[in-house]
Amino acid sequence: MKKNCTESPICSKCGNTQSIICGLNDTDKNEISYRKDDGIYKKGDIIFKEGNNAHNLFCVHKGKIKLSKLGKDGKEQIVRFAKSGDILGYRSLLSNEPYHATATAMEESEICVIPKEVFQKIVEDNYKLSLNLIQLLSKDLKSAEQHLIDVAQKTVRERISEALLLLITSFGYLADGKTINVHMTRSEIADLAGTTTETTIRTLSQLSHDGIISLEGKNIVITNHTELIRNTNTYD
Amino acid sequence: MKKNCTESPICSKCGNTQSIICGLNDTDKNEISYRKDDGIYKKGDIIFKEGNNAHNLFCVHKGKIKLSKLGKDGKEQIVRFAKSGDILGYRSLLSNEPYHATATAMEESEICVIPKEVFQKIVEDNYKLSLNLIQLLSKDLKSAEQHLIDVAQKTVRERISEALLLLITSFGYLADGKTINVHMTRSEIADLAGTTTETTIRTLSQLSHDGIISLEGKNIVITNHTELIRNTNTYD
DNA sequence: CGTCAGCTTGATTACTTTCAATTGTTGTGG
DNA sequence: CCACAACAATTGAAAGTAATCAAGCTGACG
Repeated sequence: MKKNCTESPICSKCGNTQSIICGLNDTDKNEISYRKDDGIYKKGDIIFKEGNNAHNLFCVHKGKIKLSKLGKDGKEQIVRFAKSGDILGYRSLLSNEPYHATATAMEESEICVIPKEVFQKIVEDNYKLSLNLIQLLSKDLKSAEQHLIDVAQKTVRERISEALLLLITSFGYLADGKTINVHMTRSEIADLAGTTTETTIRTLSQLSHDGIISLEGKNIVITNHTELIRNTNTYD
Repeated sequence: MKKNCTESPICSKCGNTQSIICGLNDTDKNEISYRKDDGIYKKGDIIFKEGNNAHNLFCVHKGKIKLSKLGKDGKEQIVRFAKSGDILGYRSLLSNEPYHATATAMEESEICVIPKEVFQKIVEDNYKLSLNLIQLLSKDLKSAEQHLIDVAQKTVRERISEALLLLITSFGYLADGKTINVHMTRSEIADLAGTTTETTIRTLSQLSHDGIISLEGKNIVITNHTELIRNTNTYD
């Protein structure tokens, strides 16, 4: 399932300006291109597992990934998502710790695999990159803390509304501009909102009944975005 | 409430080896010593407020600080603690954002105040420091994600047990080796565990009845640490 | 000695989970 | 293409958990 990367240096497809790796000099880019592998992961494939030793940096080329941790009684909690242009595993590599979460492909995904030592050497050589990493970490931390409050204090309806909005900001809409561009099972939405499958189903159908969303097969269509936001009971 | 710092360069008291700022060269240390102020904050004083523009780095010299965010309906959620040797506000300074939380002194505290531009200049000049910051951020993020799972999936009894353990790791014990070295109101413990004051009281007295803790005035004494851990229902 | 904040207890209410049962969907091998 | 197995979605009813509301209590302090 691996082939050499034929792309131009450093995943040109991976959102050129987005990716944190952009801004490297040519030597480093070539080093990465030379050393990396491309992996194709099918839906449901595990990219890395919580607790395993971290040997690689993953650069998402295409696809959707969920990051989850195991909680009480083995219940899954989705902590965040990654998509094209995002990098995974950098935190574990930087702090020399095992992967802190499990990464699972939500659909067929192309992911470049960059060996630990290559990444580490480049971070050491690139002061600018380390500043980018700091910004990235700050952002992740900020949203983790916000997520904490959401889960801690909100009702299920509020959390599910919040989860839908997170899906929108993470993956956007289809061409119609109102259908969320991702397929998740009810159970996965539950793992994101921190509730049960049954309650998720009931709440979604309630939101649908209230004209805020519309459930069309596997798709969730946002019919009243303003009201959805109001439902999260957040005042930023 | 401010006086010039008379201490040796860079808060020698602030846990010499602990503080992230250690390892700087003498020039930078002197720059900081010269530019910083010392502040004394009384119990309940606010050091900085969520949403305000970040102008300073705070280096805790002595005392205990709680970091909290406002949630739904203005309910407070404690996100973490800081104590002697910890630094506050660095994330906002690095990412040029407002303070993401409110810092409140839990008891009389001495805190050095280092202006933004001094900190920024030093970070720019010190590659090693930026790596330290990355590690710090990684650690914070890790615990934030763990906290998320705890709050999302655990019962109140488990969360309160968890909260007590966090107090122990944050502040330690008194000399007797079993009394938690911090005074918090029931309502603050509730804000930490993400529940209400009444439920906190009931749960604490239940834990006390079960012989796991003992409530002695304002103090909480851990009488059965093993059982307290078992109560968190965590398996690391 | 009164007051106020923090602490406690009880009763009621509301929200979610859990359990159980059914239906719908999808992918696979014959 | 059908039948079957496995997974996903749905619905109802019962049980549990924690929040809310209301009312005393307690102790520190001016």
